[in-house]
Amino acid sequence: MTDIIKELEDRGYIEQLTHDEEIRELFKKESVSFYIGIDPTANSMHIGHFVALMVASRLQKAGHRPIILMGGGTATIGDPSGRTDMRQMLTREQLDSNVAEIKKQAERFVSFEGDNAAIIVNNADWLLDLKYIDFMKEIGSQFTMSKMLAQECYKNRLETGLTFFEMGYLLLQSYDFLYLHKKYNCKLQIGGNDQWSNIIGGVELIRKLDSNEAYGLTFKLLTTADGKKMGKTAKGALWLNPERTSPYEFYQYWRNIGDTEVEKVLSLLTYLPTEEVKRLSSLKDAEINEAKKIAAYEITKLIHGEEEAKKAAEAAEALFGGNKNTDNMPTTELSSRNISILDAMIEAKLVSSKGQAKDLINQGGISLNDEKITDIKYVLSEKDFKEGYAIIQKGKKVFHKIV
RNA sequence: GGGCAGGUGGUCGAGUGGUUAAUGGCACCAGACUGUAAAUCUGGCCGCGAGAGCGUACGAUGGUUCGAAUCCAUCUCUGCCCA
Repeated sequence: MTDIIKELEDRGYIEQLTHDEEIRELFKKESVSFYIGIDPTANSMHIGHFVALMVASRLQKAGHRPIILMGGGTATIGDPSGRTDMRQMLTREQLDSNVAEIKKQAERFVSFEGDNAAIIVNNADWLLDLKYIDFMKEIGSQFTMSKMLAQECYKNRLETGLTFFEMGYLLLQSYDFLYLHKKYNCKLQIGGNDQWSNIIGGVELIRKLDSNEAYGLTFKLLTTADGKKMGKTAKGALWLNPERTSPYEFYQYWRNIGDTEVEKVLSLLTYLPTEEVKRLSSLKDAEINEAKKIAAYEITKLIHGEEEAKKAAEAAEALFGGNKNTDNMPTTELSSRNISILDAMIEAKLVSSKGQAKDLINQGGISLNDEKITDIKYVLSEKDFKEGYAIIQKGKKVFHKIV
């Protein structure tokens, strides 16, 4: 089998391995079942999950079997890692519906066909029926407080308040791994680097109770050059669900990344060959825009499919390249063509309040059909819809068609 | 159970009776410069209103006061210490 771990490493995915050599050997000699956990805390994944799916996808293509674990049970607790506050708890109903949505998205990345078909499991299926006393006896006895408290994520939380309830998260996640290990012979858990301590917990638990074939792998989190999380927008996270973040907006996000992010984004979020990634990211000055276009197209294609990616690319080309093709522009049908520009902007969801819309106009940030709007009381009329539509431009990059 | 310290806008964090819709950082949005980049500079960043202004907001509810995020009471939540 191919040395997939080496490939992942070359590609820049890997942050840490629990057992460097053993893992490399294992993946060379057999088809390995591995799992990745996803918390269904929203009805869509965001780009934070993207890298995880890419890793899972690559491992599967190399012949290994992905187990996608939906944290329907653990999400009721909330992972304390990397958080300063306790997560808001969700109801069972919300969680169930989120799980269903997220499943659909995961299906774009991993295949459910063939010898190493991926499987999806929900830890609610086994966690919810646990008996407390039995669990504490069997699992709880394997963990020492001193070790848990020494972990960075708990240390921080210790100062702001950490409940026993939340500490249980580590035990549950470790138990998940043990469960999957026994039931599906799952040997590796992968996760973002913030999951390191949770992953080690599971690895050690299995090694104590069952066998020595348990490993962990963490991948890099998507951050900008200055260490901030990528994927923040005015509307919050960059979602994979097209209703939350349209393919066009999604494309634009990647089209607009900083030069320093190009290489990371290309190598982590696309399947382009490594040489191509190198070539593209070494482009200088204005030429690097080509690399960004490719990155945006490829990434959008992965999430939203080729057709949507093409549309987004064409829409961008039309707007920024001079030709005024508006076919693929995000479009809103207004309640009336005789409303104020302010209301139109709100209906098109370009702004969240009239005050914001006014500020933008006052700052010269809004154009209608290429003409800068200067009057905040401007009212739309038929003459603005000469070709059957009008185009509102917010800033330099945001275009919206209204009909 | 007792004592102490806290709960401020998306976030972090100032503010201890009026000049506080509340300093500042971060995030985000826009303008200038550019390459739909970065850095930098400028403006914006609760809602409504063209504006003056109005409404709502500093854990919750009452109260004191001409006036409260700021004082008092009760409740609630969090942290620390003692039991």
